[in-house]
Amino acid sequence: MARVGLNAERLTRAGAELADEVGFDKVTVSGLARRFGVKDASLYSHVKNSQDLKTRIALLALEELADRVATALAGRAGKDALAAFANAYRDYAREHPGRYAAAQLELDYETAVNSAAVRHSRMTRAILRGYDLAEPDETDAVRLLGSTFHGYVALERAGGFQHTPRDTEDTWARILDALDALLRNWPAPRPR
Amino acid sequence: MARVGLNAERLTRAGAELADEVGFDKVTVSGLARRFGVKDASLYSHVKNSQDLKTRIALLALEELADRVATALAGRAGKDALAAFANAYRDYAREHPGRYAAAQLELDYETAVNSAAVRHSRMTRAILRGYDLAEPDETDAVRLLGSTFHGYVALERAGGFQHTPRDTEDTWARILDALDALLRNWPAPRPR
DNA sequence: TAAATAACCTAGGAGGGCTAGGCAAACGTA
DNA sequence: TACGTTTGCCTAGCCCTCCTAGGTTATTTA
Repeated sequence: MARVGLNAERLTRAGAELADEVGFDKVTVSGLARRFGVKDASLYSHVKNSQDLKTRIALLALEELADRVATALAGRAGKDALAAFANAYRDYAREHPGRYAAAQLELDYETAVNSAAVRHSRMTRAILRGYDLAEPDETDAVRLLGSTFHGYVALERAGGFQHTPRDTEDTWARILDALDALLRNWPAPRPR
Repeated sequence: MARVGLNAERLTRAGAELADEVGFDKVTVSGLARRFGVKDASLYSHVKNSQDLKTRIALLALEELADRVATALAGRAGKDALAAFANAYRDYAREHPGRYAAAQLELDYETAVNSAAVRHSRMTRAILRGYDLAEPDETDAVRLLGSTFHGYVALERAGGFQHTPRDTEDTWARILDALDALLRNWPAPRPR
């Protein structure tokens, strides 16, 4: 029987493509096997199970996204860095919706710590170099940025902004302006 | 045969409970049938299919959440309203993780327009009464708040903040301060 | 070139989604 | 109160996905 030459990496890549086409939650072992013209049982020599496959796709997505962000961020600071980061993030989510969904998969601690997720938080923190914030404000700001970017992308993709005519591109630009302004004037604790 | 007295509403409620216990994505028609001591085929007289069941749970969650927010918002304005809204939202997500996940289900346009989702956007807009923002800034601010709240809850639940010791409760409070400050000093377009 | 390894296979069980058609409980009505 | 109608839940059965056990054959290596 002609051997296709499967291995965990090829399966992961193909799984990621499949995710972008049909949605991450609809990625299935049998679907992937079908794509390679192979019986589904054959995949189990390369991936432990369905969960394992999905985790691998998630890790791939995290790596890719981190690479993009790193490139976008290189040599930038302040608002430039903020916008570069945010746009890299959002563009990736739009180009690769399935992979982006995969990147949101809950990983167990061990896996997460050894993933590109740590690069992500380091890079988010790097943005803030330009706006001198002392701890714990920096951590709070990191969390705010992460939340807002992720939330925006999620809501935009889910069509949550569709009932208002305002162009989401314009909103995005203004939100970046607003976040920049906020980081430059981060309020002191307990303002009132 | 003893009749259990199933109907779409009871199924939806039980489905919501099930979602909170095992996760929204693990809600299954057969699991729900098991919970009622009934064969799974029996449920199909009350709900069209698995997708329909999930949509009903989503709509229920949206209603409940909207009710909570409405109550929390009553009689408040400015930062009080902002905090009340945000906390109602976050508390619901923590108490009912499955329902909250359900509320994020992508609904088709028709369904969404007739759901409590419209109350949600109206209420978000209501918060902003206290901070006079003219359009399109108001829409942008609505989107920012929605994104940030949703993103924060999602990341917190996914454990995305765990690798930093900072208490997420404190961060949350400071983010509300920050958003309040931002809304009171919304930057003019194209600041630089 | 024979042995070892690895790639892919068949067979089959468990469980979820869903349809068709049956029977009996509950209800409406005479 | 008996009689037909409705409808709630059933059995049977099909398809799909996940996954395991164990077999066969291509490829590598000694």
